[in-house]
Amino acid sequence: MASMTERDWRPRYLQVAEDLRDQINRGELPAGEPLPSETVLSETYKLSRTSVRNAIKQLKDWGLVRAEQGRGTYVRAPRQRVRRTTERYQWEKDRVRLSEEERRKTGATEKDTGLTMDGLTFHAEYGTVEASETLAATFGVPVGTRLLHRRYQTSSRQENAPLSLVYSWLPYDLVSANPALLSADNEPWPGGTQHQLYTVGIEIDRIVDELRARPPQPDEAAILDVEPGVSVIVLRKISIDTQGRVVEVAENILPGDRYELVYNTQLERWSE
Amino acid sequence: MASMTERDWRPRYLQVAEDLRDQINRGELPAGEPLPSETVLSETYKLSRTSVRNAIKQLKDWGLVRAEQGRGTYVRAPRQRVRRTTERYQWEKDRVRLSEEERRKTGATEKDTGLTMDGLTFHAEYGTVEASETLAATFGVPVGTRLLHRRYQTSSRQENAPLSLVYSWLPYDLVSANPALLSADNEPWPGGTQHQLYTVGIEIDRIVDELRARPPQPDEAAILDVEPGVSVIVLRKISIDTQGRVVEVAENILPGDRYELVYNTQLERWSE
DNA sequence: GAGTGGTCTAGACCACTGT
DNA sequence: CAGTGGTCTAGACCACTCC
Repeated sequence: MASMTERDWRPRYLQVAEDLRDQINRGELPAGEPLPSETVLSETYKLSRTSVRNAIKQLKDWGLVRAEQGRGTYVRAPRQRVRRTTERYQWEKDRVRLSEEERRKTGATEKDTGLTMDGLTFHAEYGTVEASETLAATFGVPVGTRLLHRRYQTSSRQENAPLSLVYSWLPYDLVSANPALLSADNEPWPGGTQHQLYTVGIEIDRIVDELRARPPQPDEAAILDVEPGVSVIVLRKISIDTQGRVVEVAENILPGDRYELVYNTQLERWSE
Repeated sequence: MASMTERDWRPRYLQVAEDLRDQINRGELPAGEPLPSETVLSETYKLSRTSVRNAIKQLKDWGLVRAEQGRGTYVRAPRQRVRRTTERYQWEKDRVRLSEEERRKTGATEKDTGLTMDGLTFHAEYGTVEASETLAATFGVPVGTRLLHRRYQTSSRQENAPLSLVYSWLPYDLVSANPALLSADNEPWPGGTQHQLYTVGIEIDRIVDELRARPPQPDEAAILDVEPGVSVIVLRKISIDTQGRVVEVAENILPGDRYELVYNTQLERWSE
């Protein structure tokens, strides 16, 4: 605010945006607090409302504030953070051969978040699709092969926005041996996908994670409750069984402002 | 375009943005081609220029177009994609004990991109800093401990935007045993950081990657040449030596529209 | 009903790019 | 030079929230 009067070649709206950004970073505008209204800001900065709105748009793009119709514009509070590690996969595998009672106790999301089963809601949809070109390529099957397609949403009860959005594909002929796997009625399945595959005689040998980041699609932004302008992480998880077959492809859409993924790489020792 | 005349409750600018998005996806507006100018668009859609600009802002946020002052707004061409796998780390370690001549042949970035050394430019800056709270915590040293701080930029010569931006920290006392490690003049160092550490008697045992995604900071957006509104992946790489010490922390800022990270997890077999 | 953010208009001047 | 996108103004009406 202090140096706002000095000459500056940058556009005014950017100066305002950076000024407000600095106020947020310094804690003068604490998380959860509303910004001054647009009319107030246009008076204090002596700018048109359009320019002030332009500045606020910047802050939204930086993921610093969120606007609520008819209420105000608020400094974003850091949301429930989720740390997802690779040990998760081995942990899931270890649980596969436990009793149903033990498997029922906790799921993988609880492990990541530290929340209990009660704090989470779960939604699943099942259907069948024909393999697209990219899916056929990863599965190593002809285009058009029948796949079981599933869609999951896991939410924290405290914040009703989903923690993640998952699309999963499985070769239909592989899983149809167990009819219980073909209906969403049995979700959440104790022990998860690795146990589901175990019931048709499949053991997962390794998992490949492919990671990308991009701005959210409009529909994803709505479902995951992220500002357009906050990133999503796309985690494409490819499960390969002990016979080398690709048995599941899952695409996890994770809000970038709440997920942290951790991967551990063990290197071979020098033998000397 | 066809259904634009029908009644629609969504804002006009969004309808325009989605219409143009669909034209791009259908290939009617091919990559590299300019959009109609803002004045032309405002005439064809019978909207004010402000609203048309609003629509174009959306397309920028979706990462679909880029505006160039005084020239036009162009459909973004897909950029050189980089696939970075974890094998990279073992590959780096295997090279450490080769001869300098062999190490000089290729660097890690060439491995990722498939480009030759000639197609890449490299820039490094060295300095010293005192450990911040978070850095001190990861290194397990007192706040204020002297660290060697380095900043790297690797660019493809074809597209002059950097492929990545790297900040690296090393405990100063650990590397000062070899004075050659304290100056940027010796970069690019054949064999990279793992070999640099080898010269002071350090063997890397494991590497932890922490991944996040977020919108780019204004300065990062300029350096990496990404539209504000295209995501960056933040890869925090923590190297741990055979004695369990954290010997390097590196933060890689990767443009989300060109990087794909791959992690492989091997699971233990069931012994039956 | 008063106040908020969301959309939209019709103008203006500017810096930059091409010729 | 004409044409492009970037900034900015001073208004307007709307949907929404809260009292």
